[in-house]
Amino acid sequence: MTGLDARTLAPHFSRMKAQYDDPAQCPVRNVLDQLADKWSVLIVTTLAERPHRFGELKRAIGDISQRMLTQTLRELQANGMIERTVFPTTPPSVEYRLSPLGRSFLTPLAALVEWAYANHPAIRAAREDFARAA
Amino acid sequence: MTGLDARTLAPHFSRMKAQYDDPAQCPVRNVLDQLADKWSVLIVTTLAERPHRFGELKRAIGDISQRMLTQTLRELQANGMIERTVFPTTPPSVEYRLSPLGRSFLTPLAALVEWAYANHPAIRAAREDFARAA
DNA sequence: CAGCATCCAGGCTGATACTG
DNA sequence: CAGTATCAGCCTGGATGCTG
Repeated sequence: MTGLDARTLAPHFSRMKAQYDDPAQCPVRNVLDQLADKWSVLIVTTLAERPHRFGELKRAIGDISQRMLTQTLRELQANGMIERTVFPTTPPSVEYRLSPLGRSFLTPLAALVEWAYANHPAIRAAREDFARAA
Repeated sequence: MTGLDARTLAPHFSRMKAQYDDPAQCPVRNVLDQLADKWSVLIVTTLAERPHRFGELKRAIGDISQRMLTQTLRELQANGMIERTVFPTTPPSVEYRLSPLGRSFLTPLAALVEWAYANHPAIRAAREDFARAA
């Protein structure tokens, strides 16, 4: 039902664990760090729709501070997930769009999103049971 | 090449964004919070192998503090990802194992891990380019 | 418009000490 | 063995003010 069992996945997880002691070198840790940041995910999913300008992104996300938006955009850019294009108009205009790498990331991200929606009821139920037991 | 394009994924992402303003209710945010925590991932992947006792887990992971191990185990348990069994022996022994829900999570997690390994070179290259440009 | 610099409060986390 | 309790430091992240 899960498609893959623990045995099938073991090699991946072992590799991951083997390298976790050097976080900077661990691919999984890098991806996780990116995912860990809720702003990154929100930005990536917003850009999945279409390219956005700085102000557009800020309005689209709503409650992100300017500081966090700038900072997260730089990280995503540094990791090659998004491309930044400056149009030398007056006033200046900057467009952000997903790079091919960033678009390829949408696939595993979608798997996660689907799992989350499919299992959210189970998680909520588990929380209530746990709270009752405590 | 990615299997899914932005258009296909749009519905999921819109739903996600529609709910992000109430973090406690957003399924994706919940899953992300879990992933964000490196200890959670390490524990889940360790338990993917086989059930472990408390001390076993601590040794297997290595650099996790007792505090963080206990705390993260409680969270995972509260979310229904793992099952905790106490054997009333002397001295006491406690076993942790993945629940069916936890095992089902291995699938999307594996997708993420695979993407991470496949694209790590590209990410590293992007970082170097970015550093050079700056 | 698109950003940078600064300041500051709060939460996360590790270290340490103690218990059934 | 498998935890709980307490405390102190760090770093994240928001708010604010300023610039090309």
